[in-house]
Formats: sequence, structure tokens, C-alpha cells
Amino acid sequence: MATHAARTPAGATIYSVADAAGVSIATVSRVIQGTGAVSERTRTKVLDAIERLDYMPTAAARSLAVRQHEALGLVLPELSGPYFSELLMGFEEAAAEHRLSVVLSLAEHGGTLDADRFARLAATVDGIAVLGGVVDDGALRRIARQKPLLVVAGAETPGVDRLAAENTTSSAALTAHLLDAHGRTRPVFVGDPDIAPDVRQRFEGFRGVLQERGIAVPDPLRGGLREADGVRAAERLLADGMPADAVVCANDEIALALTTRLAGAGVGVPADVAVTGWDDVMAARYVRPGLTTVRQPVRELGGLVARRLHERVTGATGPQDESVLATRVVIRGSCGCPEPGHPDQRAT
Amino acid sequence: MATHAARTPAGATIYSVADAAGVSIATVSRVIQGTGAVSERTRTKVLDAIERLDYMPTAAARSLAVRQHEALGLVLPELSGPYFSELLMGFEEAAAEHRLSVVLSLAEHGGTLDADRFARLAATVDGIAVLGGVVDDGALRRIARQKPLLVVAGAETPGVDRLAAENTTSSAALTAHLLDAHGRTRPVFVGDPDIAPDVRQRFEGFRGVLQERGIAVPDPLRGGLREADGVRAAERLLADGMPADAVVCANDEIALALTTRLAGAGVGVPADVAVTGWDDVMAARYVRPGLTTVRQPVRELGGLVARRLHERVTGATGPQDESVLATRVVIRGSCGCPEPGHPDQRAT
DNA sequence: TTGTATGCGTTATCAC
DNA sequence: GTGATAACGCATACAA
Repeated sequence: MATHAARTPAGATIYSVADAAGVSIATVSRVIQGTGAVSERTRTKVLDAIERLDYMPTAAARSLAVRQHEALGLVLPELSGPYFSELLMGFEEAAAEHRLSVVLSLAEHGGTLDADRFARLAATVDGIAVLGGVVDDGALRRIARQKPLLVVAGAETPGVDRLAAENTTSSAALTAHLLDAHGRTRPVFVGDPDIAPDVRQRFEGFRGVLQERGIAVPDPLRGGLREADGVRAAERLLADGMPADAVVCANDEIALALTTRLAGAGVGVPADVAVTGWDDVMAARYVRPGLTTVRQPVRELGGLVARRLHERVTGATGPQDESVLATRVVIRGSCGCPEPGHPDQRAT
Repeated sequence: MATHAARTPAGATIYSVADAAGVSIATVSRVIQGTGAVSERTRTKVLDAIERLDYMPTAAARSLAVRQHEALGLVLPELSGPYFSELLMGFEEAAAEHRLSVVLSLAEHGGTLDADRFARLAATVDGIAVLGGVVDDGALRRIARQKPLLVVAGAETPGVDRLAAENTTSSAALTAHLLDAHGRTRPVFVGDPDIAPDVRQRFEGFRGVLQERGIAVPDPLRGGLREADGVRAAERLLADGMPADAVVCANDEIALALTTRLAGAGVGVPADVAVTGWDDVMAARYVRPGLTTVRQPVRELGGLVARRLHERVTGATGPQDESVLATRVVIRGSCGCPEPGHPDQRAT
């Protein structure tokens, strides 16, 4: 049965509580916040009234009075894979530690959050974190003038602070591993550098190693970051007569799907072609061969973002930004290394 | 550089805009909301002033005035696996369609959200959805008296509306499939029925089929829902001399880890023992044999929850709740069925 | 079409 | 220790 709003038509306010307790609203406010001195006697009277009336303060009124929303905003793209979930968890946890609530906005599939929704979000929070590429630069800068704003794993935008996990170096390490440890000579990168800043950085790491060694850098196989894109990349490779003996993929979904599609065509991994991914999703541990990939401290990143934002909001710090968190290459069998005890049972 | 708060020390308000445009705040409010009639001339004047001053309305003030937060709350446990992410996405999308923002609270690992955080969340939204078991009944009922509250996939609580995906029937179907199609005679359930209402329902479906056929119902192998719990379950089975030829797991993580641990001990799936999971995670499609599991319309569920909540908030509907969404058994190789073209490339 | 005035439910600054 | 009372920034009924 619909029960609410039956007992208290308009909801109890601080006034009704004050009335019921026979005190002023100032006193009620004092006992609620534990601020100022209140006699034990009146204190219990007030608490009693609150209990009886099921009083629940209206956050909006408080926000208006203290001129703070006590909330942080977070804008993410689709929540696919463990990356965004982890980021969100870290963010939420850190926010909660500061008694801040988190307001979440998700961009529609693959696109960017429309300016109107973004503005409305901004109006309800004290600071905002945005995943790179999910909001266009104009809207970004417009909001940045008004409230603390952080871009996560995004491109560098003048006047906007940035936080990210390291990409270029680990991509270079991965690529070098393929060439040096496994003697691969025709590596190719799968992923569109223009789709996101971190994909670009991963490609840059790849490109750098090839150039160092005087290997011609093949055009990346451009496409999205989902399984279907991995299948497509595999088919393009197949159609071109497999012009590669190593494939550095922008993420695990692509790598997994590509590997399977290749296997379906009789191309073996890692025998015929080595494959690597990015993110270390659960499936990377369970497939055979295990997928060599890169693990990012995503949760920590999320926490760091929330804390930084809070610092900005409270004005507790200067502009010491542009932090980059270290990542870790996880070696399994898909690059050609001997498979370590499979699967790696340490759940992420 | 920290740029905000430099240009507009206290932030522009509707008053400063009215001043700058040479009109009253009522007019400003009108052009902002598109309510009432405003001459084109003053309209542009106002829009101009807004632009110049970088005016951004304060949501709290509006909320106070309209007596609505225009926001929905969502309480979830840890965001592991695709289940909660999907739910969240469906919820957010539907909320956005009604121009409602979503504020999210995550319970600390495995525990319940503390009453204080829950109350504070409730104070900032118009309605709340809570995942079953994440908030204790007392707090639940207390809030339910004040605001629309929905429990997702939870136990039935008097006075609290509930929404869920179907569990019992599909669990029964899965179990019957194992017994009838594959001639298994010693099935066992892995998961703790007391850990969550849907696990209980899955066990009930399992139990029902066994009882129907006069098979003694073995105690469930109790444990959590993570990979480590699957490993533990496998080891208990191994230690007991494999008293089962079919294992119905409460979710895919458990099933995957258990299968791998069993394989490590020389027990083959599905040859020696059939295994099934729940949720259809990505890894379920990529392992060999593919994992037979159950797919739930989680995203739709999330959307339904948000819409229902919005109906309650706007008072647009009566108490026609207790909806249950249908699920679908996904047959792959781990139950003993011939593997269909692997993997099933239709990304979820 | 536009302006005035009041209310929304808190917090906080004063007096007492 | 307690109580008036003025913000806080917006929406809106009512006048003009």
C-alpha cells in the first residue's frame, strides 16, 4: 500500500518539531547539528519530537543556507567493463568519507553528454569530475569558470585540471616485450587513437618503440572498443593475409574477440600471432591462453579524483595537478610467454 | 590554474542577472523556464545578461521553492560484475528521461549502508530505490513512511514495494535440464540462500525440482558470490570425493572459478560434472566449454525501477507493484549440451 | 507583458 | 541556554 504522505501531508519541518518540543527552531537546529550548548532536558525533548514526527531535514534548505551542496558530480560514458565501475566505486567511497553524496550522469551510448544535462548536473553539486571526451570542450570550460572541475583520463584542456593513469610507458613496455622477448617483427595496433586520449597514448607508446627500432609504423586498425570491433579488426587482418605477427589491442574486449575470431580462422595465438589487451577484465584470466594485458589502479584513481575535487571545493590546495598513476603489465600466455599457473586466482 | 570564483566572487544570482538586464527577477525566471509570456526584446536582454555573467541557477534554491529535489536515489552494494552496472545504467537512463538526476550510494564491501548515510541520501531525493539486503529493514520502513521507496530484488517487506527479476522458475528449468536432458542424478547447489533473496529463490527452484523427483536435497554449499568462494566450493567437493555430477552455482563468478579449480584437479566439465552459473558475464562466452547460465533483463529492470519511482513521486499511480521480470536460460557447453558456435558473438 | 511580494526550510547572528 | 530574525536564491500568485 502507498503509505507515505498519509501521516504527514506536508512533511514535518523544523517548525513543527520546534512546536511539538515547545522550543524555538534555533534550538532544534542546535541539537540536530550538535552545535552550540543545549541543556540535556530540552535536548531530549527535541529528540523526542523529532522521533514522534518522523522529522527528516530537507537537504535543499540546508544547502541554500550553507551555500554548499555537499555533493560531487561525476560524468561517465556507458558503464561497460570493470573500468568505469571501479572508478565509480573509488570515487563514491572517497566522497562518502567526506560526507559528500555523488550525483551521477551517464552519456548516451558512445556520445557526449548534452550541454543541458551537464549544466543541470553542475547546478546541483560543488564540484564535478568528467571522464575525458564525454563532455565537449566548450561546456567544460564554461563550467570550469564556475566550479572546480577535473577531467579524468582526458586530453589536456587549458584551464582544466587533469588526472589519469599512465598509458604511454606501459604501452611501450608491452610493445618492446613483444619485439624483444618474442622476436615479433610485424606488430600492429588495434584501436582508434582519435576515439579517446588514453587510446591515443597507448598508440603513441606503441609507435615510439617501433620508430626507435626503425620499424615502419603501420596505420592503426581503427574502430570502437567493443567486442564487435575486435571481430571486425580480425576480419580485416584475415582479409589482408595476416600482415602481422603481434597485435596490441586498445582494450581486453577487442583482444578477446579478435583472438577468438582468429582462432576460428585457424590462426593460433600466440603461435601465429601474439595478442595483448588492456584493463585486465575477468575473462582475461579465464581464457586460454590467458590474455597479457595492463592493469590500471582505477579504483585508486577514482578515489584520488574525489579527494582532489574536495580539496578544490574547500580551497585547501593550489594547482598541483596533472597527476598520473602508474600501471602494471600483467604477463600471461597470449604474448607467447609460458602460461603461469592458470588462472591467476587472485580476484582483482 | 585555479580559475573559478575569480570572476564572480559569490556567483551570479537571479538578482544580478535581473539587474544587469534591467528587469525584475520574475522576468528572468520566466525566460529561464520558458513559462509565461515574455517579449522577444526583453528575452534577449535577459539571455544576454545570463551569458555575460555566466549565470548558473542554484539547484538548492529551486528545490526549496518547488518543494521537489528532482532527483532519485539509488543504493547499491559493491559494483562487481555486470549486474549492478547494468541496473545503474537502466536506472540512470530512465531518470534522465524525466529530467531527474540520480544520486548514488554504495554500501561498503559486503555490508549494509549505515543508517546515517541512508538518511542523508533520503533527504536529498524525491524517491529511493534500494537493492535487497543493502539496507536493514528498520531504516527501510522508517524512510518508506516519508518518501516513495522501492526494493529491488529483495525480500518482501510489509509496506515496501518490490521489483525483481524472476529466479525460481528459471532455476527450476536449469535444474530440470541437468537431470532430464543430461541424466544427472546427484546435483548440488553452490551459494548461500541466506545471503540474498535472489540466491534463496534460485535455491528454491533447485530444491523444488529435486523434491518433485524424489531426490534427496543436499545442503547447499554455502559461501559468498566471488571467485574465491567458487574455489573453496570446488575444494570442498574434491575433499568429499566429488559427491555430485552437476553443480548449480548462484552466479557466474563462482561457476567459473569452480570449474577451473575442478579442472586443475582432473575433474572435467561437463564430462564428469555439469556446471551452470547465473548472470551471463562476458567470460561465460569466452571460456571453454562456454558456461550455461541465466541472463536477466537487468537494464530493463533498472529502467522500470526508475519509472515506477517517478510514478510514485508524482502520485501518478496506485499500488500495482510486485513486478517480476522474465529471465532467459542461456545454454552453452558446461551443462553437457553440444557447444553452439563459440563464442556467442552477440555482445550483451 | 512585466513587477511586487511572499514563501520554501534551513543556518547563523544577534540579543536576551 | 534560549529565542527572534535575517539571510540563502529561486518560483509564483497577484497586481498593474
